[in-house]
Amino acid sequence: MRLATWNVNSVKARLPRLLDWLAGTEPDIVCLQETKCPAESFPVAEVSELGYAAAAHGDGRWNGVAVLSRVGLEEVTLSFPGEPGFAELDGVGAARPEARALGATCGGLRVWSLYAPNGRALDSPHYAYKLAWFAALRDALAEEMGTPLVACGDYNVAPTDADVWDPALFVGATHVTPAERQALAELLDLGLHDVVPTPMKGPHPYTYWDYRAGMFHQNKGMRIDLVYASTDVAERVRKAYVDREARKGKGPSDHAPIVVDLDPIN
DNA sequence: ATGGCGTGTTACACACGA
Repeated sequence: MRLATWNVNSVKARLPRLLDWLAGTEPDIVCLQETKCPAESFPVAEVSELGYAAAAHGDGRWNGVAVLSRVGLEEVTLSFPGEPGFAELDGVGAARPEARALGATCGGLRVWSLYAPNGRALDSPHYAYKLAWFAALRDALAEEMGTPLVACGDYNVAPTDADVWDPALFVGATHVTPAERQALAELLDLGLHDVVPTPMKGPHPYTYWDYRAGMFHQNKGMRIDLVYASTDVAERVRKAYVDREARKGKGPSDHAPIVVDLDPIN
């Protein structure tokens, strides 16, 4: 079974590349993030022609996550239980969750496509929101730890300094703080495992490179897209790699997909 | 030191991303 996760930075803008990549890579299950389209605008028909069922969760112009599967797509959950919204956007009322999480059961695997809040700056309310979102995610995933589980997506946290091209530039910034890394540690404490992909070039399995200033060309990137797998799934991992070919050429996303090949269940 | 790119919007500059 082949599983993948990819922050596509607009599924509409990326559609030709996404379809080419699906046809060439032939994943069974794909988690997408930053689809940036309402669920009703998701290109269901186009991916269906390649044999994929699709479940999408969208807000409109921001965020948006989806799961594609050609091995079944059941028990779709939009947002995780207890997922907080960004309170300041909704004023005094209950904050509705943004479209940052979609769960589905595909081929015996419980799959989550996740797009963590960015956090923006340490003194921003978006940073507190990010930490609250991770705490609620931990509690939600704890309820599903009995079944084969993968929580894939753009976590917007670099797990270690080795996952950032220049840690000195990130002093005082989000994505690298002890609190954010503690949030990841607490997910691992549930019994999840970081499925670290093999880089296709260079020593670092970066998954994101800024569009500007030739960052990709210089391999100045970050590893912020992660695959967290329960023990039984992690033990089935035969191969995992960053598909940096998908970051090349004209009109790429700023993220590369992670592809994970799993052995069949014994 | 700064910003460099790309996406979406009811746009024709701005918000956002990491």
